[in-house]
Amino acid sequence: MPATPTTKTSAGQKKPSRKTEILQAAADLFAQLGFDGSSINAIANRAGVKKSLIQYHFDSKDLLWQATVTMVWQQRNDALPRYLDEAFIQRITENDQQYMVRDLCKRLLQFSFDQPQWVRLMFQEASTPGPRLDWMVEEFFREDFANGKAMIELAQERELLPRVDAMNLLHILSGALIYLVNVAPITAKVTGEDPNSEEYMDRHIDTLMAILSPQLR
Amino acid sequence: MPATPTTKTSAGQKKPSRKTEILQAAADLFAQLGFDGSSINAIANRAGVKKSLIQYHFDSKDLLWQATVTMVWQQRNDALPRYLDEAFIQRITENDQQYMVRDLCKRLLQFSFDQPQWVRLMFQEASTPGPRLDWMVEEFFREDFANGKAMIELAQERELLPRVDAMNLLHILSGALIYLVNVAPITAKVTGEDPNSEEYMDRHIDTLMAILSPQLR
DNA sequence: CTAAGAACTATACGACCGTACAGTTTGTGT
DNA sequence: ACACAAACTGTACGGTCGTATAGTTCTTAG
Repeated sequence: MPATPTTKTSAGQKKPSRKTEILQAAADLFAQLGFDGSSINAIANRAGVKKSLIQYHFDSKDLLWQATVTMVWQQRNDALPRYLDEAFIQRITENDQQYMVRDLCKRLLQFSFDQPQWVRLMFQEASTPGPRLDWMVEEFFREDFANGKAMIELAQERELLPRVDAMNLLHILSGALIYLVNVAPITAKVTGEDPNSEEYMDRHIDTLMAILSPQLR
Repeated sequence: MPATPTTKTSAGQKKPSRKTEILQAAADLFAQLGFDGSSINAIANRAGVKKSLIQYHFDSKDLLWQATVTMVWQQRNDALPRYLDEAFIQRITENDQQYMVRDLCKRLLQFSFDQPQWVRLMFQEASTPGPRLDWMVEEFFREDFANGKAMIELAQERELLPRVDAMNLLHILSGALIYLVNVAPITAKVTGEDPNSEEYMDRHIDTLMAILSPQLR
């Protein structure tokens, strides 16, 4: 099997293979409408493909969903370090701790808004117990929780975050950031503002920092 | 039409009417599996009722969903003051601001866990743009946002919360509390702990307070 | 007791769901 | 040019979805 699922026409990898196009369409729909709300036919239409082809590539809807989640999580894991590494470069040159944490939080928030598929896809299933959640937990969440906790503890050792229970703090920060993405459609409708704007995000982070910051001095 | 949808056998309101039993079953399923994941048949089975009866009482699945959401939101609006009033009584007798805010947060968290249906039902649709979300926004969220913001601002006037943007703070606090309920199934699986336990909630609140508190002194 | 309306049920229908499977096209190595 | 496999399509099937509608049982007022 080819490692790069793209048509290798000419030199550069030009357009993605039909298989990845299906996965992308599936990610869009699963993230927006959930597993039950997304029919194979709808996914096929969005990908410009017959639904038989989806079955050919992925055998069943469950396996398509697993492949989709795997891809989105992989994209997320690929992208996340880029966001954090940039913050880490800042961290070396500038030495203002206050600014560092703010930058980190903003990058995480920016990341959440840049990868809404990940946030939505996860939360579509996260709050619904069942075999799909079980699969995600064993496949991704368990490791991710450990990584997140380790990151918090590292920040705590460097006096960047208050020394409270790392897991609870992880949930509070995750909640404060991800919740914003999750209710963004509502906020947009109610307030008329677009939460996915540079200005709104800056204000949100400023507020979060105003809460976090006194602890650090 | 009767105001109290219960069979008025004898004096006290004994068992609920079939209509409310259907609504309760619908709330359970909609909250757990979402709109698309819950079939009328499944709801009927859970309520011990034929699906024709659901159609008789509610005409269509959409109207059943609206009636369900209305009921759950009403239950929530009925219950919420009880939680907050108790905190308000505490607020008068004891005068330690630190404790007051902690108590308030804990009551809100306890409330979220006591009424998981509300949290889940809202978030099943909250992140999915569409006619159902539009309906909820106009029917409930717009007013609720205003109330929440007013509550934050009141607390700010009393120096109970830091004076930052009220709407952002509302989102951060809501996120920190509701997120915990939303990912509780995951947390339970990953850590082996039950987030819906007195001990876990206390730790979570302690962490939140440790972040919020320095601001108040 | 009885008529009338409310509450509840049985049955059917078209649409769409996910899946199975045979058939066709396209690409590739020789 | 040929063979063969991979990629892709057409079609059909059983099942469940939400809904429509006629029929039955229960409640209750007169």
